[in-house]
Amino acid sequence: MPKKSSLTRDPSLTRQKLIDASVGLILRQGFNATTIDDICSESGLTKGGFFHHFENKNTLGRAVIQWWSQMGTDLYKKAWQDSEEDPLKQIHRMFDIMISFTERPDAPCVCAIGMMSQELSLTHPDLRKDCARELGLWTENMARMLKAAQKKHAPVTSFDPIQVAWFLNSLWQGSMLISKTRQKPQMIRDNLHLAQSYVNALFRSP
Amino acid sequence: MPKKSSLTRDPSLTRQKLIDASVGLILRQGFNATTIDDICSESGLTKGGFFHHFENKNTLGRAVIQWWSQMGTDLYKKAWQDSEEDPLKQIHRMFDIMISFTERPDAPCVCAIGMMSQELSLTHPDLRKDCARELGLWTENMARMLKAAQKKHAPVTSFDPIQVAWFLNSLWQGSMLISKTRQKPQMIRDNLHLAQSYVNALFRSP
Amino acid sequence: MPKKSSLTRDPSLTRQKLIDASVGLILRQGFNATTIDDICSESGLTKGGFFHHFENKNTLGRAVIQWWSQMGTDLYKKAWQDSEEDPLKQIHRMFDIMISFTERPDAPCVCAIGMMSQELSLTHPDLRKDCARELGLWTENMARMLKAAQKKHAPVTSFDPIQVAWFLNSLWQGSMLISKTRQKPQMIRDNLHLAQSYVNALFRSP
Amino acid sequence: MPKKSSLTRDPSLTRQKLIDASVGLILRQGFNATTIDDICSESGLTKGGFFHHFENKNTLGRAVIQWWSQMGTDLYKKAWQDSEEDPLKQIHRMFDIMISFTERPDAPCVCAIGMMSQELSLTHPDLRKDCARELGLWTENMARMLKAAQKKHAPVTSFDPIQVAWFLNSLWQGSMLISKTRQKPQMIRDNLHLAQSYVNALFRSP
DNA sequence: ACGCACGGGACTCCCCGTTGGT
DNA sequence: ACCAACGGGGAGTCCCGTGCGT
Repeated sequence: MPKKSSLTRDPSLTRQKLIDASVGLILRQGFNATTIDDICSESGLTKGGFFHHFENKNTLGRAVIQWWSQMGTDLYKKAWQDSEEDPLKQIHRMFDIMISFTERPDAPCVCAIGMMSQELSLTHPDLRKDCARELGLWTENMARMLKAAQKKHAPVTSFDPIQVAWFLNSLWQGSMLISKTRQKPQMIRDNLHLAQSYVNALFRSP
Repeated sequence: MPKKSSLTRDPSLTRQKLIDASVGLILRQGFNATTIDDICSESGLTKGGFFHHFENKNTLGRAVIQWWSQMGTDLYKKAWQDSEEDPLKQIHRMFDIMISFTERPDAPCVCAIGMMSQELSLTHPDLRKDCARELGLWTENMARMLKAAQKKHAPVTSFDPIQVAWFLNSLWQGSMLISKTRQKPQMIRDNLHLAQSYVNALFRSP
Repeated sequence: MPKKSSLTRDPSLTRQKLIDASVGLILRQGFNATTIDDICSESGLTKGGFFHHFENKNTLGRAVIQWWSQMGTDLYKKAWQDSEEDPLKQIHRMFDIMISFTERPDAPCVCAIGMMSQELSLTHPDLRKDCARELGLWTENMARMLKAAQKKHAPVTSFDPIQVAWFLNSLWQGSMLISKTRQKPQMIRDNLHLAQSYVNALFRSP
Repeated sequence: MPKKSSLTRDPSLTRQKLIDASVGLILRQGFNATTIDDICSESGLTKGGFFHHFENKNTLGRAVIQWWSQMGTDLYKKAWQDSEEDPLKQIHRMFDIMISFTERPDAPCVCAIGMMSQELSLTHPDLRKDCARELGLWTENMARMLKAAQKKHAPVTSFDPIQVAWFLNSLWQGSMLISKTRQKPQMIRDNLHLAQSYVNALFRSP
């Protein structure tokens, strides 16, 4: 049990407060429009404190990407943690998790990495690479399950699991993007259901 | 016949120069990161000129959305202008056009409306509405063709043309988004081909 | 007669106000310690205005060097403007002018270029070059007079006019430097008188 | 005998490390441009450590002046340590030492006290006084030798040893100052040689 | 229709110094 | 004796927008 000092000074907690505040602001208004002042006043720190924890805004951006990806993976992990389960079922668990994101009240279904990829890919090489890596991770996990499902179910339709994984990832990101303009997340759910049928169709004998 | 002054001052042309410059910059670095100074120096004007044509940056944003959508529609229109053609073929023409966007050298396959939707939807209601309208237009066109194809081909698989159109639009936007992090547009093409198969499958008897 | 608009907007005058304020501040506290806010509040402008006239602080520094050198040359010019005069007499006029600098009340005898050379030579190559050029100008003028005096008076003591000019320039700069620590300019005057004797000795037959 | 802890913690050594780092940085970029962070990272300490040894930046400045002067005196002392020697010879030893400063590779011929006098005299009374004292020390030493030489050689030319000492000190400081803008120290050597001739001339019968 | 000068207000980043702990 | 976390307050730069002038 880590001994916490009575002091309100817990560096890793402070750092996390900064990241949390940043994530919230970035999701809403984007990375560029989010100022360090915003972040500080949101997290009750001062700029002096901010720059103790992060060398610059870019570094914060990388930490945000890192953290968002970690958080996502932790949530998605529930889909495949039962390694005995039918991989096709695991995939559907993934969809269920994604659908659940659309059902949280007071939390719009948006993606920090999607936002930062849009804004920063062509101007911030390091952030672009980080986004690419984390998007690739999602894809790899999905591809792994698809491949396992192929092995188990031997579908007649042949497909490349990686391509299909990118297809699903793109759909997911695009759904969240477009949905931001429409305020109601119903379309995302519709898309995910169509995607489920699509995946089912891959494994259904004609 | 409008009398041209001896000067090369053509207001609507100047306005267009501003929009062109803005589009280029927004595609690359986003709306928020694009400053009016950037736009002016890119288009060889001064801020005085800018503010003559646009009330503020927001107004410019709306003009950019408008213009980008118009330009897109003009390009996509070729897909359905031959109203006699099989609507399924028209849909495939749409895909061909989209694929051609990925093949232009020196012009990354990105969407200004996708960018602005991401950045501005939750903070700029007017721009959000504009984006929603223009994204809706694409969807409507696609849905119209899908419905016509349904009528013509009477597929066994039943589907809602509007839902499928949103599905395709989301995939398209998401593909461009993710592809920005990967620098090679191959993934977009793969996705579009999978989408073509998907649409074909909708109309193929099982 | 240049028509002045009734407006208080005279760009070149504003620019000069900025330079004047900068010079005053730099003389007192140095370039590094002089903030743009200082300059603005001293000259009644805002930072927005400042950056309209100068790209950055460095550019201002260059303008200050330029202006200081010009002002100096204008003052020293009186020493040699009568081209008929004995060059040795011209040199003594130079000394008189320098001595007069030590006698101005409320204006300490200091040199902006000396200050900036000290502070910036090893870190700001462009400013270093500018300082070098302007210091060289003073030296050239002095060397020119020395050479002319050599020609006219044919002294037995041989010397290199350029070396002696640098010697005098160094003495002058060093006098002002050290004198800053002593608050009374008497030492500068003593040094200048010694320098006059030194020059005289160069031309006196042994 | 002070007991050394097993740690390599030697307070007075640490203090010296801070001074050394400060001197190096001040010589290069001046006192104002040298930040405490610079000094800490240069000397491998943290700010906590810095403020343990120095109350504030001003206090450090005083220590730097003190240390620089001490170091200088130690070097110059060799000129006059043989008290039996002809004082004129001692003076020439001084010049030799100064010339040797111009010949060290990788160490530009610059003076920390000259730098700090320029930057701080008019704004930091305590530092100004310290600089004045240390500059006075050099002058006193030089004046002492000049006076002794007067006594010994009884020159026809009468002069005030203190005035001449200030003259030489000013020349020395000014040479280093101007030379910073020219990157090659040749001019300093030329000036010192001229100064040697000047001193010789004082003692030579006409 | 467009340019120039400028205001006012951020924005990123830095800098000196303090406080509590080891 | 030394360090890490943080506060408070700029510094330099930029940015949107205005208003006058042509």
